[in-house]
Amino acid sequence: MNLEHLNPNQKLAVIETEGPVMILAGAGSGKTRTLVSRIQYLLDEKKVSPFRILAVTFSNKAAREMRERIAADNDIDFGAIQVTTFHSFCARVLRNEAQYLGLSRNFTIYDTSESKSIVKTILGRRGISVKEVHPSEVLYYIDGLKNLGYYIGCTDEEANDDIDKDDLFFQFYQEYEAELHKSNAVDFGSLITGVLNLFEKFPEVIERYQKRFHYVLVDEYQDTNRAQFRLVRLLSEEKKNICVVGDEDQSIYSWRGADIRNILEFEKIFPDAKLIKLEQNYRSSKNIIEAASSVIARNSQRKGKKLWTSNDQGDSIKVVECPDDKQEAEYITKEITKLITKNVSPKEIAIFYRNNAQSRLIEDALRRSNVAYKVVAGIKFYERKEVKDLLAYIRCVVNDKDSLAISRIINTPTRGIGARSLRKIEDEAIKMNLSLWEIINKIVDEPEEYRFLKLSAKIRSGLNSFATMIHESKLLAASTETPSVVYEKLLNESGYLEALEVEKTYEAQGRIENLEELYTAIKQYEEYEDQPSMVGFLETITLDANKGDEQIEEVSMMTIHGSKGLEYHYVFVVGLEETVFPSFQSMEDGDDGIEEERRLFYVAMTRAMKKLHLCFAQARMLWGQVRFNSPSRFIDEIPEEFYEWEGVKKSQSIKKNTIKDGIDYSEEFSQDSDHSDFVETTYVQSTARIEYKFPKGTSLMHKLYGEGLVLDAEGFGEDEKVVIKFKDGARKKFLVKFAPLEKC
DNA sequence: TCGACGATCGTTTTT
DNA sequence: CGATCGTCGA
Repeated sequence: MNLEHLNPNQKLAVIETEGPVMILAGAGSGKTRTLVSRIQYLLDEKKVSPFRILAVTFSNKAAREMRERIAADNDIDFGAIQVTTFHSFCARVLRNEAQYLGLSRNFTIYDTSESKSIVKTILGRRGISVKEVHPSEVLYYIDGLKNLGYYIGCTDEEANDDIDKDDLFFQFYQEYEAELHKSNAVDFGSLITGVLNLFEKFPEVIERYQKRFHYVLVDEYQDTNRAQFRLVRLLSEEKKNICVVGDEDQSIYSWRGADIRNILEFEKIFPDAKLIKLEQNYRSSKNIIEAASSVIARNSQRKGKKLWTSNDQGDSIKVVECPDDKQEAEYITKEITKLITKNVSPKEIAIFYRNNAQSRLIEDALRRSNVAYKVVAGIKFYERKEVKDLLAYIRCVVNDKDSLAISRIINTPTRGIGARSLRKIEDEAIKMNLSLWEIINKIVDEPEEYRFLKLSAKIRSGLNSFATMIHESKLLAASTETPSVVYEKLLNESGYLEALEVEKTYEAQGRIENLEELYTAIKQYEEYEDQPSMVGFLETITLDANKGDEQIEEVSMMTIHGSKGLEYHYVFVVGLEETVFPSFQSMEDGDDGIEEERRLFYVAMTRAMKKLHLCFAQARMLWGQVRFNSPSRFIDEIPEEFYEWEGVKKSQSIKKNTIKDGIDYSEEFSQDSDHSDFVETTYVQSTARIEYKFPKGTSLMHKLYGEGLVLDAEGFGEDEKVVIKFKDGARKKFLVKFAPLEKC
């Protein structure tokens, strides 16, 4: 096998296959290439069977990329190699060994919102209002326990030491686990702890897995939590061939339980571990690498790497000062348009922001200028109400113990079974120690036995048709029918589609389209998967909700967290202001919080290959108010020789919008900026009355929706928007510029 | 039981 | 500002 394309350290990282190895791979240091070569080396030179290799990563993106690269570089059959995420790997193990933990293999995986519902139920049952105890607080606590690797009956000392079992929250945790178990369900955290439980309590199980996997490889090691650490340590205990790859400077998930100790103490736990550093960067210009290195050097929690590159010096970084958030969006749009006219492919351009909400304004600006873009992992398709509803139907069919799913859709569309009746039925289920599904069937089968519940005839017939439909779908699913066939049946016979069609509103139409898209997604899954199943489909979407097409010529927009592992020629980072980035919350966390934000900034910078733009706004609309924040401290941390400053001047047309309620903010503008010389302080109080094309109260005609009344008007010129109430009661907001409107 | 409306929240990042 | 929650009235 030819290793000539690798540098000396990369080569070392490939051929040191035996014993514990930790590879510290800096940003852009050819990590994936090295890992793929290492696997290839194991197969070709060491004659290891693909069946014996396990490679786990943190994110689906990383797993997918590695799989693709391995497949591209080799002609051997790689089907047997397990390259997956921790969560997918654990889901697979749990399904295979479900009976050990009293689960059945068709268990449901609950996402965060479903976990939250369970917490709400538990709190509600105890009569605690969400105002006294926030469900998310409880969830955070529960997640914390699981990140530590705690499970019911866990005897691990470290995990137990950190837990106060007299805490009220610990009781919530226990009830929560009981509820999950009753529903034959697991959440993200217990995918990991479930497998830990399995491995630690059943020696015959862990032995099987230890015997199978001779080589264990962990990517994105800096993102692993304690539970995951224990998991890989157990797996590799027999052969001791564990190789972890990570970069402590890119550790940005501590809030999710990522534990820096996993890196810092690796050599303590594996005393004979070899340490290999990959420090040559192949991705970015010297300017970018040196600037990023000086920023990250300020962190104290590091092992210490010196990233360097032999690439060209490249363009200066550009720091851009904008008067406000709208003009920041305009600036970016203008620059991107320029790039595209210079024949730069939109695929090579990316916009990063600290939090998802920031994408909105930029999207508006890009759309206005007809720049094609995609928001990566933005408002998630699978989180839309109608999609979740249909998925709940599928979950009922797959796992009838999933009471959460049943209660979600038992009255959607309305079957006359309101909250009160549902409560009655649920209480009866608890009393009889039956699942919701079982009690529903009993009521349907022996209605006279349950007369005391005083359910109306309407409700009983509703229950009846619901139960029949789920029963039939179960039968259909059990026969050889494909998931999409079952989905179609559910869609039509539940009355869900019909209810939307009857609505005849714009929103309903959108929902129908989303349900059609869900159908397409199932079809695609069936094509892609060898043995498609409903369970498999559900798992794919809860563990990997990302869908995206790499081929399309579009500018990418994403959070910085989402950008990890990616690279673009041109990168725009927006919102570099105190309280936005670093975030307000992290600033309250003290040094640790700021160090993590700094790592995040480092990740953002090192995505850029050719040119990096760092933008900030003097004024920004936050929480419904115009705020004035100073430029991010991270800008100051870049040595001056690596960047040049650009001030964007206020444009007349947009200026008016930043004057709220007739108040002129110009004074604060100049006070707050260290570089106010770029800003013309020409703000004048606007005395002219705003002329709307369609003022409040106008009755008008919309080409598609018919007659309506203007409830509200806002915006100026190009930006004028109206809120219209239509005759059928529907309310809709339009941009006057585009909407087919006529006065009448 | 359900829709409409008002009030009141609270907002980081993701498997 | 926008989304969610809760209360009200029909």
